[in-house]
Amino acid sequence: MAKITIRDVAREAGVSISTVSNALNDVDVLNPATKQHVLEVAERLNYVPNLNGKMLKSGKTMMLGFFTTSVSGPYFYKLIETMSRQCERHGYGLNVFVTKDKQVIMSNILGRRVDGVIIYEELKIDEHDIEIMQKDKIKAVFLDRAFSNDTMGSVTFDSYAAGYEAAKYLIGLGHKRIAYISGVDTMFDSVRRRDGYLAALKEYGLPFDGDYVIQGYFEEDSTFNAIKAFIRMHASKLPTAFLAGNDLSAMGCIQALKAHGYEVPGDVSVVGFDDIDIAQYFSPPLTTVRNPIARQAILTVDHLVRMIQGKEEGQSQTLTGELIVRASSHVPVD
Amino acid sequence: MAKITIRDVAREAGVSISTVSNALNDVDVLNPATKQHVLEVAERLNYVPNLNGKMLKSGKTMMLGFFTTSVSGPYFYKLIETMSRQCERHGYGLNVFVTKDKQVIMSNILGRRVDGVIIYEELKIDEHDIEIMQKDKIKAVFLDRAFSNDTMGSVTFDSYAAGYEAAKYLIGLGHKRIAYISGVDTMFDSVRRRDGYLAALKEYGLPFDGDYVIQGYFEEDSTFNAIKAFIRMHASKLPTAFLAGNDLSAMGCIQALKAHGYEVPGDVSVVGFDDIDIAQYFSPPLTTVRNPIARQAILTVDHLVRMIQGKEEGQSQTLTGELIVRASSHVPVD
DNA sequence: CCTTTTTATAAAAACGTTTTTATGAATTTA
DNA sequence: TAAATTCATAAAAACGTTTTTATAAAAAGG
Repeated sequence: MAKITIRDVAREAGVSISTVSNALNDVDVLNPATKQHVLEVAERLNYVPNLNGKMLKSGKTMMLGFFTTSVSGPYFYKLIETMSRQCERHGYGLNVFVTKDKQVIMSNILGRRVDGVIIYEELKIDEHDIEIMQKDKIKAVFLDRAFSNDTMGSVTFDSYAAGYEAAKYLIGLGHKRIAYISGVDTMFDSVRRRDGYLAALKEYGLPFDGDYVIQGYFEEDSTFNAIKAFIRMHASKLPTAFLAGNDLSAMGCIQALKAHGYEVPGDVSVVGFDDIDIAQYFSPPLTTVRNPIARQAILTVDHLVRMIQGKEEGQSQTLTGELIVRASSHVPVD
Repeated sequence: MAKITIRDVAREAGVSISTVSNALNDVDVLNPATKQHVLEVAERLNYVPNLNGKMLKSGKTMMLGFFTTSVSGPYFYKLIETMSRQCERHGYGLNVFVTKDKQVIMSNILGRRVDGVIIYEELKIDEHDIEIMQKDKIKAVFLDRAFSNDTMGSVTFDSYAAGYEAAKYLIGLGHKRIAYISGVDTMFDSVRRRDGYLAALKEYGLPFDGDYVIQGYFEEDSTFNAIKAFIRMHASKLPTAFLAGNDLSAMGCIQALKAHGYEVPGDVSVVGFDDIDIAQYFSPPLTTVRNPIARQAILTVDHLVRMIQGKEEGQSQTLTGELIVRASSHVPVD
């Protein structure tokens, strides 16, 4: 028994396929009795429209694509879950593509597998790609850069300001030796937070030591290992504070410090970024710069949907963090 | 400038559209010079095939769908990342649908948006849905139940055995009062681990106290709060061990115990499930039953692809955990 | 009561591909 | 060298829809 098509429904109901289509799509031109009858037949035959036919003809997939290099960690699942829910609210589905293969990304975008795209590709999509997308009037929202033109916008965090604020806060407490735990340099948020941190150091006349930027990959376990290595190298004179690129790093850092017998914040202060759900329950509860992730997710989807509907041009929106002071930071001891 | 189609390429190259199609799809029937010329023209025009047309005609989307109720936590991102990579290896893309709306799920599956589906829907898809899918010869792999027929298989963990083993291990250490921290009852893994735990209790003649099953929702922070409440209620006579439904719960439980001044494993033992990446770096490192998540991901994708290729019928595969003893468990003190 | 308008439905075209079939030229076979 | 085969390409059909256009019947208008 082959797949039931609209043709089968039409034959069974004794009407034309256009009538079936109209009945199914609530186009108000039919005799109510006919419509009712068609719907009953469709139901009885368990008819489900083929989406590929639908998409081809209508030019709409009712899907948004999220292209990302990673789904690891609380940032992403909060983002994905919130975006999904918001998509559903607009009648769209969310398609998550986890890949770093630009070819895959571009052919899916330009091949119209989705009606609009959300991009978090750590800048792998370059000027030239954007130009190509623009020619095709692709609707897009970038999360990995501030950018806008008529069909593309962005919703980003002001990570530079966040880094600056966090560093300023620690400096204000009296810290003089502050290390930064970075991700890799392709992570724009990591880089911008670091730049903000550097700017604060400079502004307050603190020296910058290249050794004091530690690669933690934005992950808890990687940071744990990196900090253990760092402590072994710098045991004689440890920083009095660590500014971790995200909360996961902060947590890994604290675990490593504890494993070496240091108290947080007694001996060393640690500050993170994001304010992920666990941050407040961690021991000690984390001082961090809160990122409104859910807000970013909602603004992104809403903006994209409005662009698709032609109600809005692309715009670049910036979200600012909020310093949340908890127990992991303190005035320095020495 | 409207979207470039295969027709435009054909006209520009002075050949028929079938020739263009053959050139692009490496069908070896063309004069190499013609093929070369067509490819050059396509390249010059920045032609990208419309996937909807392609999918409709060929009946293949080259996409697998992962339908899940959640993407939260290390289990899911390990699963999704590994599945994505494995899909790419087979030339497929992975489509992640995060939704609990059965209607959405079924219309995407039956509407052929994807060539095969991976299902983790906490049993929301029932017998009847499966019957419908079977009529359409949908290729599927279930992660949330053991099941198989000619076009559908499953790859699951033997959570019952894992729960049994973990409980037996604690009993063997001498623990008599062991609490279980569950997810919600729709989480099959939670339920089966609990059942294994109950079976072990029974086998070794330990009494079961209904109060000793605590709802932690498989999340770190929820468990943290639940255990704090539990401690307040049972401060006079605490269990000597907690068996947490997953590692996140174990971590939340340990944090709560610490917050109340209990030592782990000095005063109380805690055992988890999964062996997520952080488990070994946690303080104390977690005793846990390791789930081969990456293996599950790879087996799932491979099985699904082989079913799509018609090389294999559905089969039900079961993975077994491995008890990893670390520092969070110990013989009881009283 | 004949013409015009409205209503309900059917027929046909279209979306952009792939695939099947047809065509004509070049090559081989007998 | 006429017939058969192979090769290269073109033409046409098909995938399952939606949308546009056509048609016939019913209702309204003068």
